[in-house]
Amino acid sequence: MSGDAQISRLKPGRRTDIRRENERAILEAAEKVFAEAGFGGATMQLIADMAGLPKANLHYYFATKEDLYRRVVQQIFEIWLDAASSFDNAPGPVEGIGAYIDAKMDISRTHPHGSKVWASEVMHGAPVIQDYLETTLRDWTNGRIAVIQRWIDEGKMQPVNPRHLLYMLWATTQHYADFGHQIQTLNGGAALTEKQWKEAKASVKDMVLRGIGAI
Amino acid sequence: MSGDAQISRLKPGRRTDIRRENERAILEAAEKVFAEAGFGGATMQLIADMAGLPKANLHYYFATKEDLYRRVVQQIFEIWLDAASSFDNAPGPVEGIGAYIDAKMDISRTHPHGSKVWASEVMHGAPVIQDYLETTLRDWTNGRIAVIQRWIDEGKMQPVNPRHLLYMLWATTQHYADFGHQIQTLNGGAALTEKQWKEAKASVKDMVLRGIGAI
DNA sequence: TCATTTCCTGACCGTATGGTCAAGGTGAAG
DNA sequence: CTTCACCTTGACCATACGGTCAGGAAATGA
Repeated sequence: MSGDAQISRLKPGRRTDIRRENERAILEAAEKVFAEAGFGGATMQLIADMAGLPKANLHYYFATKEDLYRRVVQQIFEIWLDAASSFDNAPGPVEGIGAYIDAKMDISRTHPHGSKVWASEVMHGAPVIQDYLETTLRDWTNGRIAVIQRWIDEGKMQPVNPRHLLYMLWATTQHYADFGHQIQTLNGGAALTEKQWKEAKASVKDMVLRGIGAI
Repeated sequence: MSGDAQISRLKPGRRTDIRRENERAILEAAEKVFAEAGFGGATMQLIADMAGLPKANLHYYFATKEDLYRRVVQQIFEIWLDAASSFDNAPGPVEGIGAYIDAKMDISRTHPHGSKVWASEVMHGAPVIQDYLETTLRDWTNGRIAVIQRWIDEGKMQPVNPRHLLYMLWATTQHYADFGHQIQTLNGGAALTEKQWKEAKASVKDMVLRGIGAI
């Protein structure tokens, strides 16, 4: 566990704001702790400390550790679903997949903790979000596969397997969040600079779009 | 935690074999439990049960939980390093990178647990294998980057960024192990068949090799 | 001001976990 | 057979964890 400072908290203000602000601070702290320690390694005490609240106060807002964890996982999933909109209404793979890569790379940079929590959850057999995988994710996947297949039929890209293309997109973009520590170590210990992130995005887009024969 | 049966154990035999066989059974059980529950979620009791030994016996062979965990992580790392030999002595990217993808995809299929443990370790900031990242992995990476750059200079592939190509290779191949549960769910709940694995390998190789302009 | 709801928190509890230990079992060597 | 090093294990311990609770503080509305 890194010794990062605690999550910033705004002044309480009105009654409604107290709840919203505390839940936000707790979720932000929880996302970080769950990402860095895993579900089993995370402790409510650690999350409380990082959120700047007594542990008992966490249980006032979130009944159990599982409840809190579930909320964190749902959060990143919804962010990813939003990013997927860049996929639709695109005339072809260069725009659609290009925008999707951009969006997912941006999320890997801005929400690395959430990505790790999701990865950890799936690696452990998705005990709390299995239903999401079987419903929302499956439907979303089938929808995008249809879009990709249409692009293939229209001759806008090579006839690659759409499903494995999606896996490659997920794997490659999320790798920059999930394995960010490894990437940073191989970068001499320094986090990627703005310029390096641009280079990463450009490299991924270039290789993927050429790989599917879209450029 | 899935309710899988315990790890098989052979008869002890001679004195030397007792140690070897027990350590093997413990490591095999540990790899599975660490992968499915994470370091924090894994318990020595669970590993002991799966290995078919009393918990106290685990501490006879491995002093602490960390010791056991470290051995498991080292194991998968060495397997990956071995697979990297397919990279060398290749005349060009089609053979070298193609063989590397094949090898890593095979490992994702045969050692999914180890891959997950590694991913989990890196995601948590590599607390126990940081030195490997800074020495062995960095050297290995720089070596392969040089090989890729040579291929580029020889006109055998497009001038892509070698580093990001390696990240794409790692991400994509390991995704089939680390996110195997998600892939299985999207496959209707069934594990990939022999035929589907071949399709996966072919798809990955096809997209990557075309993506770097090697085919 | 007063009543009511919401929020806060120190102290506490039962449980589970990593690890220890001492006593006993077992194979190999002479 | 005897010896001895190696292996096995039930019982035990200190700690840490998730969760509870009662009583008090603070905000809201009349």
